[in-house]
Amino acid sequence: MTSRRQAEARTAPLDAAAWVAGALEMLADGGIDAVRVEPLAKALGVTKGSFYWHFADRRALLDAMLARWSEGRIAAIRQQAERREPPEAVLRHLAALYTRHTNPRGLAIEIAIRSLARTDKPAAKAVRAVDEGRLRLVAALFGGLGWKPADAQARALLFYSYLFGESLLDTRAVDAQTRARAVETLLTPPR
Amino acid sequence: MTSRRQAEARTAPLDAAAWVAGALEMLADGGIDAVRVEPLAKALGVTKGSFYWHFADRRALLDAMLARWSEGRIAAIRQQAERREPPEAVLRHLAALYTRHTNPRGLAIEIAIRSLARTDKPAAKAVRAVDEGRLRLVAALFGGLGWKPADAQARALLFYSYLFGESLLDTRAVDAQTRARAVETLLTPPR
DNA sequence: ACCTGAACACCGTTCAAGT
DNA sequence: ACCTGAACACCGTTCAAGT
Repeated sequence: MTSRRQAEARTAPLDAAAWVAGALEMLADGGIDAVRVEPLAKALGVTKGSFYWHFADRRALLDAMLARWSEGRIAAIRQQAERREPPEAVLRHLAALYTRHTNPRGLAIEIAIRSLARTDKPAAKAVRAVDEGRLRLVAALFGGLGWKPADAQARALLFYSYLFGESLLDTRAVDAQTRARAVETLLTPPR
Repeated sequence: MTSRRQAEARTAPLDAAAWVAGALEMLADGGIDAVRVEPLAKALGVTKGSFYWHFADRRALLDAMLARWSEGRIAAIRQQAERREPPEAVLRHLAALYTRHTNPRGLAIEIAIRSLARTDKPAAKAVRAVDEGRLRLVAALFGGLGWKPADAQARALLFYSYLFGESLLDTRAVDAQTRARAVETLLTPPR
């Protein structure tokens, strides 16, 4: 909650990163609509005027937010790629990460940014970079499972789109057993 | 574009439905952030004050928008269910509807509403109703293809989540052949 | 280098008054 | 029954002035 942050006594002067972190907090809490300069300034304990020392305008804040988001997502992909485990284990790990809905904050940010990307070029560019990285990783993992390149591509698209789409459904619309069975279908080895 | 609407000479008095239609237009064009009372009033050719004769506040407009959206989606499901065609043909038709990205306006509205649903109870309720209806239909179609109930459930979740997730990816991140192959994987008949 | 304070424009909301 | 017009609060943006 931003109200907590508001109560904190500010000591050091703020830098751009602090504003971006606060903006992501508000994005997670209330969507793009909630990323507002004045409430953010209040949450950080300064006047809204000081915002314009760090950023040209609200748009520049959104761009900085997008940059930080895509960098973070791509770093996370790299981390998974470096795991020294069999590909099936990594895929199961990724599936669990999404389907267990263990990170609602990250998900809220992701969906808010994808909504933005519908009408916003810079957001669309950030989303595309992240999708390409994720698809490359997952395709490599399916390749490691024995699928031929074209099939590995298709399975990767299926796997990634599934996890992503499912994470946007209301959890209670589907029982856990069905979700588990869906993942198993995707992980059946090539004959 | 709303600017076109703005130019139109208004003749009959407005009703709530006209405001909701305009709001959905703005939602499609610019996301939830763009659904604003004053610009909407201007687009409809009236003063913003008159908005409050039809709705208690902006929130009430959003709720009416959500209601109209979920009713429309559920009516569309019913239409598909009434087709007198083999289940595989209906599934292929549904797949084409999504993967060909032929309805960007509907998609923009859908993603904006799902973003809202992250933090907004009424939006979450509307989304859930739509998902349940769609999953029920798709599960019935897979059942018609010869899958046992539990497998039909899992395939339905896979199919629907896939189409939905894929529609949120940047199209250019994946080639058409891979997308086609992914759908074929889902439609392989039970052995 | 970073922030304040005052100013102005835009939008949400209210409401008395108009037709 | 539906709309206008004026009022006020809130937020984006600017900028001169402060430390």
